Amino acid sequence: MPEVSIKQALAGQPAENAQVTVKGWVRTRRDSKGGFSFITLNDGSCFDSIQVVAPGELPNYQSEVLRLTTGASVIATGKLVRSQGKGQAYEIQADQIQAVGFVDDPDTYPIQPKQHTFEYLREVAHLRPRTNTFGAVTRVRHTLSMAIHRFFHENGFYWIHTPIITCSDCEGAGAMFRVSTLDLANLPRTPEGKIDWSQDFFAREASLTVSGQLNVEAYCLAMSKVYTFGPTFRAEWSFTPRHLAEFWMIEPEVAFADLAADAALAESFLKYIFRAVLDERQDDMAFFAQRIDKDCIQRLESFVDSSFERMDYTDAIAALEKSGKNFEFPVKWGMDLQSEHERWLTEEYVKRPVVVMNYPKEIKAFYMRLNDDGKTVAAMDVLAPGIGEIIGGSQREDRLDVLDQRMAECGLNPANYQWYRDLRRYGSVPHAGFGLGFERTIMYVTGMQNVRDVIPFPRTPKHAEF
RNA sequence: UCCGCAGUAGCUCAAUGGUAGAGCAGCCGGCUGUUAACCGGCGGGUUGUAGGUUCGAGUCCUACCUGCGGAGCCA
Repeated sequence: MPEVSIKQALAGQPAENAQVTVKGWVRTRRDSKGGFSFITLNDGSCFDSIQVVAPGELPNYQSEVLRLTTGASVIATGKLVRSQGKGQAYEIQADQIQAVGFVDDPDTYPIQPKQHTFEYLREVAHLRPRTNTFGAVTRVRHTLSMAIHRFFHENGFYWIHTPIITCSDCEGAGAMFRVSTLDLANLPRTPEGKIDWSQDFFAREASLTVSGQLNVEAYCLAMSKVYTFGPTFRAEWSFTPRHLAEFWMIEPEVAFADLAADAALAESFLKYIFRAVLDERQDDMAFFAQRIDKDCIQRLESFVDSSFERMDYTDAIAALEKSGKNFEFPVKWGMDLQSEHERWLTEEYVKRPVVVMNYPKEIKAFYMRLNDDGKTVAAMDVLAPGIGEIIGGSQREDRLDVLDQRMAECGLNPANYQWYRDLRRYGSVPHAGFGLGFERTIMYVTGMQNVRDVIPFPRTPKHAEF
């Protein structure tokens, strides 16, 4: 007898009137005094649950079926039939219900068939995937992941597994988590009284990565088109709906590419993965549109149908100055664009995604290629309506002398970047790439308002309970 | 780290300084196919913690804890 997912059963597979077995968790049980019960089962395979009709003649009807509560696990076998009721096309007329796991103390089972606050559900992060919202987020997250890998694979990119543990403070970006096996209660000291890292596991200070970019550049300058997609760690002391201490980042890098090619890649990439969600997760997106953010589907559709505007930073500043808007942060050439400025540019000025390019070098990282004007670097931000910055990228500085000069300006010691400098000594080429925060992308797609609700087990300051 | 808002039943929320309540969930009963069903009943509380003001504090004051939002920082 075929064992099917609830997704298959709801689609009438393998066939109407076929004998099938489904396995899942009870969402609700409704009893009819016609002497039978309706059990709604969900197994995560799709948004919808299937209705199992349990007749009172089942041998374990009184002893087990009537004791099933929300959250119990069940294996149900029976005939897949067209439903007499209105809520679903197919249901299962059960001739066998196996109660696999009951809920211990149903009175306090944390997930009830009702609306819970997201704040509460974070406290039961191990059970929240049993809710509609987190099931839908989980499937969308998976679909985006697969689409990302598929896009790069189909376009000749190699997935590079850059290291999680690093010894280089790559961009000087953000506070880092130390990786050490030293005995904290008895730290080895140098004669000067400083901690003697030479006795640590890696014989030097080591940390969790804040970006795979520098490592992936090395593979770019051999494999031509590469990307990383993995976890990243920032020990920043920040409490906001957009920050995590552990998050996932996508960073492609392309050899023989300039900033314009980088922007073109970002555009086709974003459109591809959003198209995939629209095509493959219609059930979940309909839920998000209904319950979370009514505009989320339309936002994606208009995104994939728009051509991105390209705009120089200098022109963006000029437009902002002429906007007549009274911004909280006054606009001036040389400043970094604040969130309010980004939103105005993309939502009101051009009304579609916009790539802002060539920022002042003072507000950007040392590895970005210095433009001929000597004042700006070949950096870009992709701004999208409804969110602001979604991608940041740049053409990298491929000239060793200019790189050294920029590192000096940024107060970095070239001795710490020997292998990175080597890439400019041995067959250097123009290359470019960008970074995309995966969780923020999921927020944009689903309309979810808090980054802690789009990753299974969020890590934030003082929080790593699960 | 700074600023603001909040904390009452398992969950979502009420309660003018004057007897702590409702809905949902749970349990019991009713209802001939229900759709987060419906109807009736029952149990459920150290009002975040510690002090203070007051005849009297869930309510006012102080400190702390926790959560959320904003700023900074960023993805």
